[in-house]
Amino acid sequence: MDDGRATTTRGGENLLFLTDEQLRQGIEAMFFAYRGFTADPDRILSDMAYGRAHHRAIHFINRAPGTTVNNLLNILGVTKQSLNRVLRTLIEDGLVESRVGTSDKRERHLFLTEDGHALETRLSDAQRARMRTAFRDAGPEAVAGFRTVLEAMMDTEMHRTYQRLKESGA
Amino acid sequence: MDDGRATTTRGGENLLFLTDEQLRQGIEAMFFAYRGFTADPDRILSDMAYGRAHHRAIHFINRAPGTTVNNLLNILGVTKQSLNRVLRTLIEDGLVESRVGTSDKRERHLFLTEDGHALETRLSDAQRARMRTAFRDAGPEAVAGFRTVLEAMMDTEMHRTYQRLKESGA
DNA sequence: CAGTTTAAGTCAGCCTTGTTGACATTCCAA
DNA sequence: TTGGAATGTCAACAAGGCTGACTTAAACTG
Repeated sequence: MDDGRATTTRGGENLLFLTDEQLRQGIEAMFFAYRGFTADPDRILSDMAYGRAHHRAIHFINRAPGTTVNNLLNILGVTKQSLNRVLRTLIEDGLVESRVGTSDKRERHLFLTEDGHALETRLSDAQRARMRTAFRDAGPEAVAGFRTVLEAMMDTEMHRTYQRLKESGA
Repeated sequence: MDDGRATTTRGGENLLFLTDEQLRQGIEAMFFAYRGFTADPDRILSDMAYGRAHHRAIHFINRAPGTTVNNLLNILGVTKQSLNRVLRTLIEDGLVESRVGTSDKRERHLFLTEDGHALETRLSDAQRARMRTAFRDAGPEAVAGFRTVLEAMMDTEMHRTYQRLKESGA
């Protein structure tokens, strides 16, 4: 019953990892890690007239080619006015192509152009490189735990979206 | 040697968790989880004239009372001008107190007032509640993995800052 | 078929939060 | 004691969120 550590519940389950101090460390870890997570693409984008919003749009258009504007809106969780500003510059600059829907002509389907793919690759190579190093240093079990906690942290709506994307790419 | 799964290295170490698809899922998990991570405090703050930047300042002033503006700057990773705007409103509104340094009068030492503490508690209760649920659902081993990966994802400079805070609060 | 709803886009204006540049004050070392 | 470095403040600007009002075109529905 007693595992030799300081605190156990009646059921023998150790809840030391749920102290306020542990939770605060988790919160701060998220804060600092997210900075690292976005640092590399941010650096690349700061040279151009683009920002993180453009990166997100490019990422998910690449992930789900032919997605509609409305669908992208839901994934990104911003207003259409906000997305539209970003999308307009990407289309003007020839990184994204917008095709009128065939079955429903109100819809626009979004695709990366060749240039768009080139930038996507550049950005995601940088971001994946960091993620790969972190994953390798941490090992497969830590990675599994990482993903378990992140999924539990999402809003249910976001979690559904995440799962849908995951299944589409697996 | 062959464990029945698709890919192993010569050393028998399975690197399936490092495929581009796995990395991309990790990237998307970070994106969606961070939204959940900030959602609750954001909701509370949207009713006031404050934003996420105020939350961050309040969090770290609470964490390291008496910290100087310069120190806070390094933790938050923004320019002093940007932080100053946030700090000024917090001071005007009586949530933060700024005391001129005794040994070095150029420095300002920052403290939360009673009202500041009240807001800090409200914000961090909300954020911790989500983190606690996520941690409990995932279990202690997943939490350990979560933190291992996040630490590996930080820039070395950020990692040092994170460790310093962690030790000061343990 | 008329009227309503839906998808997308636009314009205007606001807010938060980042940025740079210029500047005042204070400290310290040559 | 004076010049440079450090600290903090003020002003102005840009990115990227937001709301609200509106248009156009297409699809749906009674």
